Amino acid sequence: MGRGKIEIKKIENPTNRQVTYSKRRAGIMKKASELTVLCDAQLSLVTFSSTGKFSEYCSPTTDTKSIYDRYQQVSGINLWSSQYEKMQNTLNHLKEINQTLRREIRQRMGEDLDGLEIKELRGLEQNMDESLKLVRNRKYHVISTQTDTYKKKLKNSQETHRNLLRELEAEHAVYYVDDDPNSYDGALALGNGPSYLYSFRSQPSQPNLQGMGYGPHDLRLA
Amino acid sequence: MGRGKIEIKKIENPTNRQVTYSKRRAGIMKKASELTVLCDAQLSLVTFSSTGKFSEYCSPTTDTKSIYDRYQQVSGINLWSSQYEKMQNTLNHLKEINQTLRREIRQRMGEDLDGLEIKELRGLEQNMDESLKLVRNRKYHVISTQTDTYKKKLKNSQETHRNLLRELEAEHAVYYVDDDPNSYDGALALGNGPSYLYSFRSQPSQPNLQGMGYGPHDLRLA
DNA sequence: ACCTATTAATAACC
DNA sequence: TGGTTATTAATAGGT
Repeated sequence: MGRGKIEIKKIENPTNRQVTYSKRRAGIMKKASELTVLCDAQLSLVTFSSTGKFSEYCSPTTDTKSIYDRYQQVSGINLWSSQYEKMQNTLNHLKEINQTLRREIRQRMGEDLDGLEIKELRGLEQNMDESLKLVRNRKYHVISTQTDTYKKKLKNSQETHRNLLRELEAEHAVYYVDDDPNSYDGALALGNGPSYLYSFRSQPSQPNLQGMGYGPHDLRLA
Repeated sequence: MGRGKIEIKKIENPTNRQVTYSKRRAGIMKKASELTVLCDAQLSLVTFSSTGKFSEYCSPTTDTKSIYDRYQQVSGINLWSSQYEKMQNTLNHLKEINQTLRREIRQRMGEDLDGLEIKELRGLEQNMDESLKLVRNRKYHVISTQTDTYKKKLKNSQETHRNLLRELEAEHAVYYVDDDPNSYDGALALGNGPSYLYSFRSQPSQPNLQGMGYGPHDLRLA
């Protein structure tokens, strides 16, 4: 259709090719639009010219993304399979690691030991034994550090108090004394003696481990 | 173009609509194909009829996926953003969980304890203490079970041996005796006494924990 | 699915 | 690009 018949093969003249591309592209878009209206169809048309210029048509009732979601479902072709599969693999890998980590924790809590050989059990036991020592040491360290801090605070407070009293006494010559440590903040009561270390061991032997973060987790995904 | 002009609006007669859809769809596909050839363009055309029938055209040099990859780059529209983001979130969630699990394991190995309060440390210590007992008990149980099995095996072997000797003696009246237990399989040597339980405790105090599976893991992703 | 009168698209040109 | 027009291509309606 035109001033002459043309052969359907690549137009070598670039200008001509560009002109034809524009006109025919418009033609297709129009046809596409007519098809959606006449026949209530949905379609998506994406074009790239030889120079890389991009244009698209999409039926009014949807968008390109929806068409392609549908395309995937119907055709079975996964348009982003490579990305998707990569992610899926990563996900599965992570899940596996998760399982492994969770199992190790359970075993470190004395559960799920049925599958272990003696060698493994012995390794676990010794590791836990040594680890427990580390945790104990850390606990003692924290306690003594904290106690030292409290002692210093107490000393400071007493010092401050004494100074205040002295000032008061000097300024007003009033005979008022309060040197009872119990009148200070409750936290300072810890500084009463060296036996504080053992006071922690007299706790109930089954503390609320859940709340403390050392019980079974529910971190797995739905 | 046809026996009469038609208005561009939905064809209400379903049969007619279907016929027109088929014909015009073929027309568009042809036009699309011509465009790709004449102008060296790349295009993807996906159509769904009102009845849901799906068809596609794609320029020969590529495939629909490539067109859409390009479409995304050029248009900036992420066609699968919703799915992708959902997966990305799941992935990040899993990574976080793994971090948490890994941290718990490290703490159960006596590392990474600096961030813990006394309360938490005490909880961890007590939990580990109890867990260690569970692991020990399990170990003893496995050892004694295994030893019982060995003992039974030994007993059985000796019985079998005796029977064989007796038969041999009876049949050939030969005076040949071998009752030294050391001539049996080395594994049976475990059945020699009740002190076997402690033989395991005299192992080197730093076993190859890595190889046993209770050392620091490198399970994190790249 | 085929036919064909008629309309629509468009090649060549400006 | 946008417009004009001779010519070809698409197709509506009928079979």
